[in-house]
Amino acid sequence: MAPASRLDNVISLCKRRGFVFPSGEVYGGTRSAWDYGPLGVELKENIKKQWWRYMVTSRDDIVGLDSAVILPREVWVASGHVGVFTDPLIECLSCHKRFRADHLQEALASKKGIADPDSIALTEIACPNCGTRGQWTEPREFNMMLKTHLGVIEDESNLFYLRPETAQGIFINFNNVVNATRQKPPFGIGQVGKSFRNEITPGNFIFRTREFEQMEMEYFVEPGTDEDWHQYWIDERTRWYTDLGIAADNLRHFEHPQEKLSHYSKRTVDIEYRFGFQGSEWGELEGVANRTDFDLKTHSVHSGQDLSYFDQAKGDRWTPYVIEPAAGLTRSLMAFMVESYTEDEAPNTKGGVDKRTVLQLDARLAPIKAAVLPLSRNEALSPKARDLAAQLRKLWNVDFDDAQAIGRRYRRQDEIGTPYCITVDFETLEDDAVTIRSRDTMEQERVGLDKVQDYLAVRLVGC
RNA sequence: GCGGGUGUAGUUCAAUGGCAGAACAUCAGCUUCCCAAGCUGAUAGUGCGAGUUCGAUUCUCGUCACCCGCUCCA
Repeated sequence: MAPASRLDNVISLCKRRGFVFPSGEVYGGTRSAWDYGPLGVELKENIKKQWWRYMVTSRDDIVGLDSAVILPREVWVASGHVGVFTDPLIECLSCHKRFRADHLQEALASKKGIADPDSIALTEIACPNCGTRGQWTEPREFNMMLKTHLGVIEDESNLFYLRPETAQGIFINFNNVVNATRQKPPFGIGQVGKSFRNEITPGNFIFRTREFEQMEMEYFVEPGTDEDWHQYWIDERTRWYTDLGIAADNLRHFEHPQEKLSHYSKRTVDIEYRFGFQGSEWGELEGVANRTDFDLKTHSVHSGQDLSYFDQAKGDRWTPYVIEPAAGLTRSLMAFMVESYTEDEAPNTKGGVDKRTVLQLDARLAPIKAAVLPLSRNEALSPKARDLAAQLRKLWNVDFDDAQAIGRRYRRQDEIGTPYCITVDFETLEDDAVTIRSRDTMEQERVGLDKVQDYLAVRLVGC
């Protein structure tokens, strides 16, 4: 058996310590859906918070939004998702390759000089891959978008889609935000929320799932300045990851080839992380796309509402170009887990060495900021430690643990990335001071009980 | 969706057509316990459903899930 990879260890840790659970596990699981446990939800919220701070509240040119998951169906017609995401696909019974039926019909029709491609029967078509003729499955509609019905009666008229991206909610609110906030291009609108796609191949743990969470920002700029702004956001977004602890070596940029660009994009650059998947070890964290004026223009046409901008200075009306950094929240959670997972050797009291698993998460991301650990479960120590934990808990997520040996409790906290452990010991009863130990440096400091909050406050800035 | 592989305790692994074990973890207790210490005890499992069989965790089929490879795709 191959040794467990780093990724396997992370996945195991996620389950064991309550970061991520398979969804619906008691019923056998739901394909490609995952639940975030007590620690996972904290980590996820912290990532969101850091994104929101970096992208929205720390800037005067970006505002936030939270639009509905279910939008008018016309939104997806206008955006192109209904057309692009719905394809009749057939599969060769011999080699199992899959093709667009309409593409093969058109190809054969033009070759034979037949005007109507629809008149070509599938039995006439040979597989472009293996040459087998006429052996196809029935054409099947593949739709990337999840459907639902609003109202209690299911019929075509109340068919709605769950959004496959959060971006469209931003575009259709362009006028609302401009009017409400008096923002002028260049400016942006950020949004964090769930999106849904019927991915054909979900997998790689939480990397590709059908329900996922995105952090997207649409930055509206004057045409002609779009290329510079595009580069600006590629750099900014890369900096966000490295600032939160992702090694630059584990990030790379992937330039989408022209012929593979999405229907709305002029140029797209992915920020990829070295997840260490078997097969291809890199995976996309975030795409930074130049969406041009495609979205605002198409919604203008379809809705009849003018979504352009009147430039007072120039006395001119134009439709802004859009630069979109679209990040996968759950993907970045996985990246932060993989990146921060370390194992090292630590001497133990028996004179040997133990494996020490440490999640070296940035303190801003750590689910638990500090743990209060009475040296032993004791009538004098435990209440004192509980009081301290209660006091600190008003400011941060703080754990309290008095079960079993103190060394084991340190290790438990290391494994979930808690930056500070505070030990209440028997001397505390004499000197009203505690020992604070840092996860990263392993240094210990004696701090007065009344100074603990200040001690942590300067070290947990931004948490 | 196709092909291959895998499903045993929270985790990592054993074993078996006839009472399913271990380690670690978890919980309780003892120990003035500062880096997974020691001792005592406890909880906990054959993914699910059929079939064959006196008896199935083991064999067969189906199903679900995960992994790998295709395919597909923000």
